[in-house]
Amino acid sequence: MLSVLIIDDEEDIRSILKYSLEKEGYQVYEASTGKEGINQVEFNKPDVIVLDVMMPDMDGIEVCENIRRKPENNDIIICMLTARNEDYSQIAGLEAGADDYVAKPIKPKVFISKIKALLRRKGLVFVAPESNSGLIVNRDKYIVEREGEIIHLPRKEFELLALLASKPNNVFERDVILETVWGKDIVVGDRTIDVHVRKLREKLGADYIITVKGIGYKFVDA
Amino acid sequence: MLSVLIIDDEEDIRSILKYSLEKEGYQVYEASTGKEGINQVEFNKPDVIVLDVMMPDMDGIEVCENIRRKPENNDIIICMLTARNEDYSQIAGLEAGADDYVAKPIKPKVFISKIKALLRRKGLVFVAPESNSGLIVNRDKYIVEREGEIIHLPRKEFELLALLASKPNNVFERDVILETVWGKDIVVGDRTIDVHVRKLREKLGADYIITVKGIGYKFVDA
DNA sequence: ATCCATGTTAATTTAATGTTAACAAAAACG
DNA sequence: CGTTTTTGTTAACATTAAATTAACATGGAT
Repeated sequence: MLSVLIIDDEEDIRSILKYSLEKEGYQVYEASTGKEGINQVEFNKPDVIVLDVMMPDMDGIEVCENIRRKPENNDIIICMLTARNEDYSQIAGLEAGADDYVAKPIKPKVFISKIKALLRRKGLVFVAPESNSGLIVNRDKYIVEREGEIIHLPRKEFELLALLASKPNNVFERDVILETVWGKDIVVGDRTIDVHVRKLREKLGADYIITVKGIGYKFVDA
Repeated sequence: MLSVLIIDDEEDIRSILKYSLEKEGYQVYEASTGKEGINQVEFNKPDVIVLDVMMPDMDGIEVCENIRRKPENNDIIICMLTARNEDYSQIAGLEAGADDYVAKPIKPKVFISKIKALLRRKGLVFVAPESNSGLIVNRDKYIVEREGEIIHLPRKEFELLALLASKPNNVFERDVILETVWGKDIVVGDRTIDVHVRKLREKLGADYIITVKGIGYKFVDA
């Protein structure tokens, strides 16, 4: 499951965001101070951090810099919360390594859509919650999750699944699959794709990938 | 039937577009705010969304991002309406996931032809105006829809139907059908086409494909 | 009535995919 | 480095879906 850490000293804001995020199916962690937030990053390795700029003690910019100092946190998405029209904070935040910012007052829908947009930009392909028991294809971590269970896939299988899942219900022709997953001018035998599909079916459970005879394969979603 | 959702706060614009679209045989839904539009997307799953950029409350860009963040909406065609010379909106809109834009003031003919072009690009062949209860041939998914019902067709049957439906009421000679569906120098017996036509009739219900004796077949539309 | 184009059906053939296991190639490990 | 483990590919064969054919039926035109 994708996880989000909220770092904000205001309890109200935390609750609102937590509620919105959980409704969307994210695992949410909270921290009320910068220090605590940094600790939680260590322990929970969230995919996304929502970070208030204005906090007593250690402000958001500092926290952000602190987090970004460690290379292993490079691919965590950081989204800043700023007061309205606080241009300076916004710029400073982005310079400190934030990916985006949301201005207060926060509209939950806007907030959620921003988070998702960021996830998409980062190459996290999210296969809808109401899909086949929900499947998350995480490009950064090279991992697939199904109902919290982590499924490790080798490269070719992962790439194949990621391609198919990127457009649910869309049929991918065998040529296209070959060109995308294997590469322009790599020639492989004509049973290769099938074998990989078979392995995926074995690991994911059947019915995710279906055959369109004469054309190719598709990932079905609901 | 293919459906279009118009999201625009201006009633006048909605009426004009609605009128033009309905005349072409589309099912039209309307929404006067971004929020309402997003709801309608959930409920009505339109094939095309026409979205005004400038709206009070939630603007078109936001709405677009919001819609696009759900993978199941990936293949909805989004067409933005922009004020003339509003270059920024156009660019932002396309980045937010819009497929195309139309500049105001809108000329209905231009608008309709743009919509049709987009549908064609998506591989949707629409069997038009109040036709035989409307049939959609979807190349991407390799399925045919009739009144929401999904019909799977094997390759040859699909290609044959797609050909005939691409020009409703046009008679395709047997030679032409053979050359297009089967290929230049493939030789098959003279009952082959008939058998495929028969299977199509069986699956689609009669009266879609009619025989023009001595010439070939045509897909009838209204 | 009879001719000819098309309709129908079921059997048959062909092509596409599924499956398995063995092997090769790359990574990971010590 | 050599060894072990994992991943990727292939080849042979099995299985299934789809396409084709052949034999016969029908129905309209002249």
